[in-house]
Amino acid sequence: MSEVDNFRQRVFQIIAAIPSGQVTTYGEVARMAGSPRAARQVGGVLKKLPEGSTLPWHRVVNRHGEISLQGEDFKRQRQALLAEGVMFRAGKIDLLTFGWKF
DNA sequence: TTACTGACTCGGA
DNA sequence: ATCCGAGCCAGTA
Repeated sequence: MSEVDNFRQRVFQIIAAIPSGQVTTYGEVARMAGSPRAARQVGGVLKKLPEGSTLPWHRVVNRHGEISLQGEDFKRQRQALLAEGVMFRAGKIDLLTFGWKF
């Protein structure tokens, strides 16, 4: 398979371009990657990220503006977002920072 | 090769 | 707003 058709490579590239302090959804990343129904696979890709990756995976949340991770991973993602100034209200991301697009 | 998985989403109730 | 069932599809085994 060629580089441009590699879904994982596209996902990396798209997420790497999300500005600090802003977030997007799995579905939006999937759409931008050219596979609108592959939202689950975006999560699947992120789950397999190498330890030392600098990819801002924490800037990707579900369509409700909530963190989909559980337990310690949930805490780490929330902490990373708070550190960037992302605002939460009742466990959901404030509409101001939700909905980033190119 | 086939079978199963699931950091999701949509539509309906 | 919440809950649930069904569909999706790139990885993985």
